[in-house]
Amino acid sequence: MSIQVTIKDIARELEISPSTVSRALKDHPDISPKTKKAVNDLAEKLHYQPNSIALSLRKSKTDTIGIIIPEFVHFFFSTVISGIEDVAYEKGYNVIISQSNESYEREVSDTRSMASHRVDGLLVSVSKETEDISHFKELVERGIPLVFFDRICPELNTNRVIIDDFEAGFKAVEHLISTGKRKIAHLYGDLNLLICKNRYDGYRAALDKYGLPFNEKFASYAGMLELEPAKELMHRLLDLPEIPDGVFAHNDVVAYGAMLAIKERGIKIPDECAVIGFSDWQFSSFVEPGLSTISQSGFEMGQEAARLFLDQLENGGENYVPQTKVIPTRLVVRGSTVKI
Amino acid sequence: MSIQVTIKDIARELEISPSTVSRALKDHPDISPKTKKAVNDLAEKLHYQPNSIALSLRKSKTDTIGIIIPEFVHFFFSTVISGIEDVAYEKGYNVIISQSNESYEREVSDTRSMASHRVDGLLVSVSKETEDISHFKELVERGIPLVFFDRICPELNTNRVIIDDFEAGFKAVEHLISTGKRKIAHLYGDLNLLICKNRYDGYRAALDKYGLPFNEKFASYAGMLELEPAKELMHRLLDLPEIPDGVFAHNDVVAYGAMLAIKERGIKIPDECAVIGFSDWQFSSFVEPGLSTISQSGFEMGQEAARLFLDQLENGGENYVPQTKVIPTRLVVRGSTVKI
DNA sequence: AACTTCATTTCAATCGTTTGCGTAAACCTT
DNA sequence: AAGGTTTACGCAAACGATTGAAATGAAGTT
Repeated sequence: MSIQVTIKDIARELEISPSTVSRALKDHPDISPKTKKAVNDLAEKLHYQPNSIALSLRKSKTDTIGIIIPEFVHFFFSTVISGIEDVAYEKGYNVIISQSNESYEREVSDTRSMASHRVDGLLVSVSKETEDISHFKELVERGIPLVFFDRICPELNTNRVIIDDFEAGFKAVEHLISTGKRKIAHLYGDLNLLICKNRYDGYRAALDKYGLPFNEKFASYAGMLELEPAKELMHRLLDLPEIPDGVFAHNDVVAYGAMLAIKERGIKIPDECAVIGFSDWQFSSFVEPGLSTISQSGFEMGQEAARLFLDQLENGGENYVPQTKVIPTRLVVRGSTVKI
Repeated sequence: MSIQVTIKDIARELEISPSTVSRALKDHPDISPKTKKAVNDLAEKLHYQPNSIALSLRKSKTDTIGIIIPEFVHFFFSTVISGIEDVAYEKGYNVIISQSNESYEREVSDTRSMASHRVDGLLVSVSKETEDISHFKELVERGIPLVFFDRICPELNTNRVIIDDFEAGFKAVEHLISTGKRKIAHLYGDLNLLICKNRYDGYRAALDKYGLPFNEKFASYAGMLELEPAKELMHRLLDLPEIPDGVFAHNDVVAYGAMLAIKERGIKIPDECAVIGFSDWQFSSFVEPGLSTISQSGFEMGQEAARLFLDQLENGGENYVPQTKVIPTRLVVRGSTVKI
């Protein structure tokens, strides 16, 4: 029971040279049919499997894609990974995944670790803390393909896959307005994340377009994925002399936190106060009333990111022009904004 | 801007041999302090990073753990991965993840791919289709560390991390009985998965212990993670002349499907029919009424699996004795079984 | 002056695979 | 029969790092 059959083992057994075995296995024309058969038969018999480490060393290519996401426990990112895997797997690529846990330090060390493990490139969604981007710049300068998805680095001219957060935020607020709401609050996330900033700007733009005043007490930072703080925050908004009749939350968890507070006050959803979230988490159709939201396909985003990556890997060079793909979003209307 | 600084580059620059550089970098006593300083300074300046591919080839060790799970989009498995990462990362290990998508074929090809990529070992939760386990047996025979978590292969004597599904199932049903329920249905998953079988057996055992008859119409296959089929199935149970007053579902998604059907019939939860699920998904505290369930810590399971793996890697040998760790579960009582 | 001893460094093989180049033997040519 | 092709294979270097053994040279000993 050999631990690991190599080309040399086959060569020794057949009393030929390793080079011949190598060529035989790849059906090289220089090798006689007889030898080829002998080699292939023995390889099969011994369950020969090429050592991909040796191959990687030889070819300076690992056929591995590194992925860095903020968190696994995040419905959206889970689906993105599935999308990446879907494309990568088919093309014979493996995938290494790390989560930064929204920590800048961890993101830097993950990036370096992956680079030193010689991934062929990285697919990244940056952490909420990230401001200094020299760890990514380094990769770009070294010519390592880098694709950002969802949470991008606008400073870096790389391939990107995003959604139009501005338009989506606009759409969400416009929907609230279309149901007659006039005092719309926005619970936003970390504004140094472009996605949050853009949703915020979309909110402001929608108010502007429909001539609604911007009330700064109605726009508050609600954290990223925490339920309780969002609920507390909503309670404080409901303590105001004039309370909102609509809430646009930057994600569904925060939206649900807001819903809880509203319900605890006995305020009717959607009549007295409507709520819309973002991302269409799995639970959003489960809660009551169903949470209206903006749906974004993580699977598609992952697929597209992987495709851009492979494109760069194949065609990348001096004058490669990175692209930015925009995945369409869709307004999903449920009971939290419209009575059913 | 060299694409990649190697030991040879440093050697050439300093006009010394690569071996000296290698030893200098590892603080080998043979090397003079002067040379060491020169080497380390230059290495720092050039951002030298050892090529881990070359190291892997030399040492036949990749410092990489392969993980195969059924699905990413699964709250429990997401948390398991976080747990594995937590331990692995700290010990300098990388992690490669694949999802089998519950497909046997995919599982086999993932396993082989990881083996040929020379992971140091595998952490696996088997797919629901898996019956033939020769792909795992092969690994064991080759001496490659293999740890199963949650969904194990009972035929293989490997390290394992599980929960006591029998006891948990028993506990869930006992809880229903303790609230006065007497006609308890069970919506189970694929019974060739040991976890599902054990939960089923726990259900039967609890009925037995409390002298309740087993009604085979009340025990039905409900699929794995599909909401609609579960709802449909529950509707059929509610069409029976005598309907259940309690439902134990093998996971929370199925439980919620059942809840939907019950609500659609206008049957009161929990008074007329109580529901309990399994796993404590994130949404389970969001739905109304809150879903009672069995909570299992995926994070702990992942940590434990990674620890067992590392233990085997360090101490594994001829007479290594694999262990089976059991992660405790907890009954979480919410509104779906007890009026609040 | 010849011999040890020691510190420091280089040589060469190794991990498994690929590949440009060289070459022996066999097979045509005319 | 001498030269030219073709066929089928082996040699050796390479990818980057490590490591046992050999080499170098200076200092110390007798």
